[in-house]
Amino acid sequence: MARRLPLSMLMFLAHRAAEDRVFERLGEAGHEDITRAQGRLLAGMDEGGTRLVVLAERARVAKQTAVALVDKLEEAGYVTREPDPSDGRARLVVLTDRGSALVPPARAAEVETDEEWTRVLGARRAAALRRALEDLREVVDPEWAHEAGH
Amino acid sequence: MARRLPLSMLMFLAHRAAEDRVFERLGEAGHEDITRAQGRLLAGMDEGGTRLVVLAERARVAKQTAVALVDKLEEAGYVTREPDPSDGRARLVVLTDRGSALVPPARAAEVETDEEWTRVLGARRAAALRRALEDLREVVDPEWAHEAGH
DNA sequence: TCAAGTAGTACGATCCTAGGACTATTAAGA
DNA sequence: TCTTAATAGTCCTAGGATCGTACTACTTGA
Repeated sequence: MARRLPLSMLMFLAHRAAEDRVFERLGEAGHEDITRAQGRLLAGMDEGGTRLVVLAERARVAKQTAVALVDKLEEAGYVTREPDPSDGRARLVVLTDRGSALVPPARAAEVETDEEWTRVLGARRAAALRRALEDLREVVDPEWAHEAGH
Repeated sequence: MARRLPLSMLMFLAHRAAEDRVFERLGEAGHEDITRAQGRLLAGMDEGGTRLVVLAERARVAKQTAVALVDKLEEAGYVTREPDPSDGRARLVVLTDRGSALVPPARAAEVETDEEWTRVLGARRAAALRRALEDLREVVDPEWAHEAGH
């Protein structure tokens, strides 16, 4: 008989599986070179470009880590760094065409996972799951209020 | 207005927060030296010792990674490797006394998180959340059936 | 007995991560 | 205005994490 795993461990398993699917679809689309850490950083990008510090915050890594990851992504041709017209200190990390090509397979994987989970739980419980997780966000990600939700 | 984050991202945030608390409590208990990766490996340990391959599976890392992590943990005095009486090839990774001292603070953090989340959701929705996550485990962690639930 | 599979290890390459220190720019206050 | 504090980004450095490939020792099953 299985021991009760903590909720957070169950969430880890689910998150990991969802992420696996994203990278599987990216691989099938010919983007084998993207790593997990790079992907997590990219997941925080807005249309029109995002500052490095913001990417770092969203991915929960230090600035220096974000620098290293953006360096790799830039080398690989997925993003470029452009000046931020509104602030001379800042630069915007922007998706290139090659980078934009990542979005459809990633989104497709997300949709797949969403559908799979809804199939398992049914629409009603899936909706309740989302509400619960969004409510938990209040205690789990207290800074989110400022964000326009990336 | 915030964009709808994928369920898996919400789970990532919650899991990350729960893990943060575990390492915070471990730090307060004088175990600043344990890293995330080491902690995740330890989380997969059974009473009485666990084989390396099993730890690797549970933490979702390659065998070689698990070797490296156990090496560090052994150096730091948290675990030892002992021969497995039932199989001459295998060795059991076992918690030392120092290693066993990690369990109470880690469990305490888990309980804290559980209580916090139950406070936010209420008992009924928290129970529903658990049931949903356990049901998802079927598709998200298909191998779990064999396991006696670590 | 012997072939196939399994547990663990070693080597090596690459990536990830962050502390500390620095420059350039902006913002806020006297 | 001038000055000070805060912020965005970068570099250097060092340690940890991750896994491909290849290997030995042991077990299992035909």
